[in-house]
Amino acid sequence: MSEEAFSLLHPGVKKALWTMRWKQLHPIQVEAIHHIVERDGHLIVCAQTAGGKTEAAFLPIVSKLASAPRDSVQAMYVGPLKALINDQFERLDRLCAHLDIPVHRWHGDVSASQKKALRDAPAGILLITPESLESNFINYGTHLKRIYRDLEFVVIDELHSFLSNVRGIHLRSLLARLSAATGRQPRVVGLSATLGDPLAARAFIAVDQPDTVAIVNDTGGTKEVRLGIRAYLQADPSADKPARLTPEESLKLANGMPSDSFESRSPANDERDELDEIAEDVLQAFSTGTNLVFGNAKQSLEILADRLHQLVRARHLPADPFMVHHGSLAKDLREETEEVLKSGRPATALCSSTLELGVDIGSVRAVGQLDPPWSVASTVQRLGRSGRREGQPAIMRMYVRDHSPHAGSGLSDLIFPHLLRAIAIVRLMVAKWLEPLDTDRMHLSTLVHQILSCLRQTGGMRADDLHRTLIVNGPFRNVAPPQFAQLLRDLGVAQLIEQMPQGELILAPGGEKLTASFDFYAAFQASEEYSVRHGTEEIGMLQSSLVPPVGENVILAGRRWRVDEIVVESKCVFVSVSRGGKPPKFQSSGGEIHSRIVQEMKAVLHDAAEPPYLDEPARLLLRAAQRTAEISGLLRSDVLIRPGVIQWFPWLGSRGLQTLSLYAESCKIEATTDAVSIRYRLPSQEAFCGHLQEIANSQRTPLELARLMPVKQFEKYDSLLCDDLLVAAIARDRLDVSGAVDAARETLQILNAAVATPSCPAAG
DNA sequence: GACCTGCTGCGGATTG
Repeated sequence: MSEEAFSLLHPGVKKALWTMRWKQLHPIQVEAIHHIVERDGHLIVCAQTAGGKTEAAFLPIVSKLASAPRDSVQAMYVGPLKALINDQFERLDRLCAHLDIPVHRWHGDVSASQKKALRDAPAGILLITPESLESNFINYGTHLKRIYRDLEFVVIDELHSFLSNVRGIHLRSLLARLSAATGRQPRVVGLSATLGDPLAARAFIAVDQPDTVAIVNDTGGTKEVRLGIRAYLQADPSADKPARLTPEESLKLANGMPSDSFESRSPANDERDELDEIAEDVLQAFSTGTNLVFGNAKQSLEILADRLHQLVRARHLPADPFMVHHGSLAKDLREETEEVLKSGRPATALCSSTLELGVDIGSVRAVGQLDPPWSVASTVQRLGRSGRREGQPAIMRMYVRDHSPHAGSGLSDLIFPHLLRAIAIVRLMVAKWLEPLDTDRMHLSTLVHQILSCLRQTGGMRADDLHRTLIVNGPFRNVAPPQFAQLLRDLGVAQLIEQMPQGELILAPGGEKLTASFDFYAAFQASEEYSVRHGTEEIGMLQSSLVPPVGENVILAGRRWRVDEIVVESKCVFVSVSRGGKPPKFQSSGGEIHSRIVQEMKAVLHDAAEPPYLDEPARLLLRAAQRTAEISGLLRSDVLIRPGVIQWFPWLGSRGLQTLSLYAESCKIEATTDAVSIRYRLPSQEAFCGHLQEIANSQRTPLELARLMPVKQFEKYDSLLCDDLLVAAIARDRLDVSGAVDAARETLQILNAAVATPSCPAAG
C-alpha cells in the first residue's frame, strides 16, 4: 500500500480498509488523497467505471469529515441515476460503518420517513439526484441554511453526463443557489469515465477559473481495438417497386450498366430482408459471452430482437441469449436483463443509451452497433464498454444499412451516406477527434424554471437579486440584462409571477400551481407516454405518437402484441399476445450531426485508399459510391447543374444545412434538403451564383434568419416565452451562419474560377 | 434520422 497516501487517512478509514481486505491503493486514489487532504481547490478524477473513482474521492473526504463532525450535511454526492445512487450508497455505507458518519440517500424511491430523518438531524454524507435537490428548494427553502450550513464537499458522479445539457445547467444553478443560501463555497470533485473536452469539464465546475480545477487521470495503457463495418442494402420504401440489389449489382450500376437489367428480377416477394441478414450475423457473432448491441432507435432494436427470437425458434436452438433494454421498458423487465448480464451467463442485450453509463454490468466481450451512430463521442463511449479486462481488446461490429439503388434514386442515396458516415466516424475516432461541447447556449427554458423555483423558495425576490443569483453568480451568463427583463415581463403576461407595490416579485396563483405540480422538479422535457399492459402486467411505455390503432401490432420487450384497447384518460394501451401482422413504422424527427463528420464523409468519398475494416459488401458499396461520385461530377464539383435544378453538397452539418435552407427561404427560392445536400429550383448556374453572392454579402442577421424557423419551441418551458427571446436563442444555439457563409463564398470562388477556365467544364 | 435521465405533500382511513 502506498504508505505516504495511506498515512494521510483517518485511523477509522484505515481500519475500514483493513477490514475490507484492501491490498493497495490505485494511483488515482493516491493522487486524489494527496490533493484533497493536503491542498485546496476543485478536482476532477478520470477513470473507467469500476476503476475506484468513488473511493478516490471519498477515502480522503470521509477522513476529513471523521475528524470534525458537524450538525449539517458535510458532503453531498450528486448522481444522475437512482440505480447508481443505490450502488454507491451501499459502498459508502460499508466504508463509514465504523466511523460514526451517517450516510443518507434522497431520491424518488426513498421513503418520506428517511427524508424526514435527514431533515431533522442533518449530518454526514447525502447522496441525491438533481431533481431531489430541486425538491429541497421547492419544499424546504427555509431549511436549506440549517441542513447545508457546513457543506464542505460536492461530488458529482458521471460528470460528462451533465456537461452541456439542460440537466447540467439545472445542477449548476442549484449549486450556485445553495452557495447563495448558505454563504459557503464547497470544494467540488467531479468523477468521469470519458472526458473529451477537459476545459469544458473544468468550466462546468469553476466557470471563472477553469485553470484552478486539478485533474487526476488514470493513465492506463493504450487498448487494442478490433472494429468492423458490415454493409447491407435495404429496399427503398419510396421506390415504385421496392426491391434490393446486391452490392455487386450496385457497383455494376454505378459503372453505367442500365438499371432495368436488374429490376426485371423484382425480388419484391423475396421474404428475406436486410434485417434477416443482420440477425443471422448477430446470432453467429454474439451467441457467446456477455455482449451489448446498441441501436439508434428503440423500435429498430425491438424489431431486431423479434427477428432473433424467430431465428432461435426456427433453428430449435437450446438457449436464447437475446434480451432488450431501453428506457421505455418496465422496470422489472430491465432489471431482469441487468441481472442476467451481471450473472456471467451468455447474454446479449439489444440496448439504447440506457447501458452507455452508470450501472456496472461486469465484463463485456464485444459491442455491436445497429446503424451508424450520430456522434464520435457516443461511438467512443459505446466501444469503451467492451474489453475492460486486462489484455482483452475492445471489439465493435457495426451494421450499416443504406437504401438499395433503383430507377428513381437521387445522388444523395447513390453515394450510400450511412456507409460514408460510419467510415467518417471511425476515421475521426482514430484521429482522436471528438465533438466539442456546446457551452454557449442560452437555456432560457431552464432559466424560467429556476426563476419560478427561486420565488417559491424565498417567497419573493427583487428582480436585481434574481439577476445576481442566476445570471451574475449562476450559470445563465449568456442572457443579457434586457433579455432577462423581457423574460420577467413574459412571465408576468403568462400570469405566473406578479410585482408587489414595493417592487418585489412573487409567484402569482398560476405560478404557485405550476411549482406545486409533481412534474415541476425536472428541468428537462419528457414526452408523453402510454403504459402498455398485458392483463395486470406492465410491459413498458410507448410514446404517444407511436401508439397504433386498435387491431394493429406493437413490438415491445422483443415480443409482438396486438392492441386491444386504448384508454386515453389513463394513458393505457391494453394488448394481447400476437404472432403475425406488421409492426408499425417508427417516427422521424431531427437529430444533430456535426459539420466535421460531414466533411470527413467527403474525404472518404475522395480517398482511394480502402479502409481495412470493411467487409466485402461494404468494400463494393464504397467503390460504387466513389464511382457514382466520379461519373456524376461530384468529385470535381460540389455543385451539380441539371435543367431547372441545382444540387449543392456544401458538406455542412445539420445546423449549416438548416441555415442554408433559411437563406433560400429568405430569398423566396424553393429549396429542399436531405442528409447531405440542398436542391434549389433555379434556372441556371448564374441564378445560383447570384444566390451564393446574396449569402456571401448578406446583411441579414442571424436573428432575421432564426425568425423564419417554422418551429421555435423545443424545451420544457419555451411555450411561456415570447418569439423575440426564442428567436435570439435559436440564432445562437441552432444555426451556423458563419459556416453557411464560408461555404457560399468558397463555392462561389470555385464556380467563378471554373467559368474563367473553359477547359474545366461544369458538371452535368 | 434519436436517445436518456427525474419527481410532491397532504388528508384520510386502517391497523397494531
